[in-house]
Amino acid sequence: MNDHAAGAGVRVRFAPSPTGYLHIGGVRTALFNWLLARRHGGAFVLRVDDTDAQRNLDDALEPILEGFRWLGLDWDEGPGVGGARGPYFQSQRLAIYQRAVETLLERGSAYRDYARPEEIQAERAEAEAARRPYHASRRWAARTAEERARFEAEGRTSVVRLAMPREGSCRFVDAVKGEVEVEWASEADHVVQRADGSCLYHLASVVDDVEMGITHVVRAEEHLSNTPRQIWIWRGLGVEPPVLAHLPVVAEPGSKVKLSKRKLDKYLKNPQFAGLYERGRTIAAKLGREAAADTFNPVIVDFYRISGFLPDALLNYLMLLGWSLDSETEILSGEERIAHFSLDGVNKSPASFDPDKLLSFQERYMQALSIDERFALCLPFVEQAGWVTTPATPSLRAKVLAIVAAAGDRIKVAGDVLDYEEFFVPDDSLEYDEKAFEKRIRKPNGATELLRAIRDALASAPEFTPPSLEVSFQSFVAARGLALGAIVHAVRVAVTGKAVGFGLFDILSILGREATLARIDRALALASAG
RNA sequence: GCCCUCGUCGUCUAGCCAGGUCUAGGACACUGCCCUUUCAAGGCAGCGACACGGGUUCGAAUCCCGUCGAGGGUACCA
Repeated sequence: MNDHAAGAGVRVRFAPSPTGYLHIGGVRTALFNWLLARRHGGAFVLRVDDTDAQRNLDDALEPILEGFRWLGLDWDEGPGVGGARGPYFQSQRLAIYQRAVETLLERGSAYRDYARPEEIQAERAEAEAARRPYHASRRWAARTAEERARFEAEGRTSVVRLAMPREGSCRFVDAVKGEVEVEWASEADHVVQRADGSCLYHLASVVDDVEMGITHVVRAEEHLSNTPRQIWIWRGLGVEPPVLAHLPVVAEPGSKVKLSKRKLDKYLKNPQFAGLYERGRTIAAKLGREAAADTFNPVIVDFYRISGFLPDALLNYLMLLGWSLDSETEILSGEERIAHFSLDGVNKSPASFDPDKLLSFQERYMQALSIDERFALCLPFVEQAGWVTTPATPSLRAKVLAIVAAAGDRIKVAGDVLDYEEFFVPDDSLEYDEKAFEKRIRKPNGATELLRAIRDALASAPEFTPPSLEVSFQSFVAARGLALGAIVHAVRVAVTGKAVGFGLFDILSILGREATLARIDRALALASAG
């Protein structure tokens, strides 16, 4: 399948339904579509699948569009931007579907079925009992006006069903799966229009694709089995189907089952997934966001935006979930992703979502940023957490910058900057990690005496810069025949309350002499208090 | 049940179409060591896979058949 030859006429689409959240698997599908459009200079169409009559369409759609904007997946036609093939809301296209239904009926590709639900149910049960596939008996099919009148006189209403062939087979070439062949006889006469006149997904989707001139339908594999009936609709409408590409699903961690936002509890049993989830929850909590469990989790794109992930990292990771360029390329810039993408490279089997691997992409992208860039990403988090004024004053900005610089690789997602709350709390309300305090200050013999001694040394230390502090510490330990480790840990716990963190000299330099001394004093007081 | 699809390290994958260069390569994770003021990061090393069974062939991860396993579909859902 050489889609490179398809040229500039490529038109692809993604049809989100306004549910209020953007699913990670959906993003992967959208990404592949977008990439294909950009690769060929074609158009990426966003079409809103709102046939279910949403009450607050805006509320349900906006988070999804926001997700697309954040990721940089811009659409050429669709909500907000319009386009020549609109409207782009299915709820506004009902008349178009109606015309298509009539065409199908006229051509004999579909028929009116006056069967009552209980009659269908009985037939289906009978077929199942006999272990036969069921596909509508057409006993209540009406092709002529007389038949319709007769059924209607009985008080029956009708739906429109596809008049599927009962012989031969449907063959098509899928750009990912290759040749697929399905016996027509295994296809049921699917309903395309309900008794109330509303149309079903298969019909609406095909009609929209036809009307919007879609050239490549790139969608999840769950639609592969639905393809024959859609091909029947395409042909019934007098057009040949576009290029079809069915992407393997994005699966649960360590499994092949499609990732679903409803199975959070199950995913949390996966340690890696739980770790990612906790990281995000911690950040969201500090930002004061009431993160409801069903909308704030790693299956939903908002999770990453709110936690401070880099869109490029997410995109890069997602692109490699089911696609690869060669045996070793992992990092691809935005331009490279567009330049290299091809349906040829798409895998056939499901790919499970790996939180750790995603995190590793995030780390690599974060490491590639300059300190200033990281600072720009982190500052809004500190502001939103209310730790500094908004906007931050120059001195507070300098402090955040110093923290970001000192933290280095430890800040993996921008929200991780919120791990360093100790730099923003008053000296007298710093909280101590009990275990660390016990281990480093209370328990070791002579620890408090040493701490007192270094406190005095620091009181008269020349200046509070990392290099100078290092000199002070080195001479302090050298004079006592100790290793640096003998004092560093106690001081760290005393001034930050924690056992871990970045370099001690950076910590002290950011805190400054006054806070350092105050905190050591407080720790000493606490230690002697028992 | 029936239909469709898929099956290489725990995970993402390269290799398969055009069989030998594959004692199967890379990445994440994991383990160990080094570095080191803790934690990260980094460096080095290690662990680890062709689902199974037949066949074709001098030779099969690669081609053919079967089995098993997995996923999806089977709605007046999308």
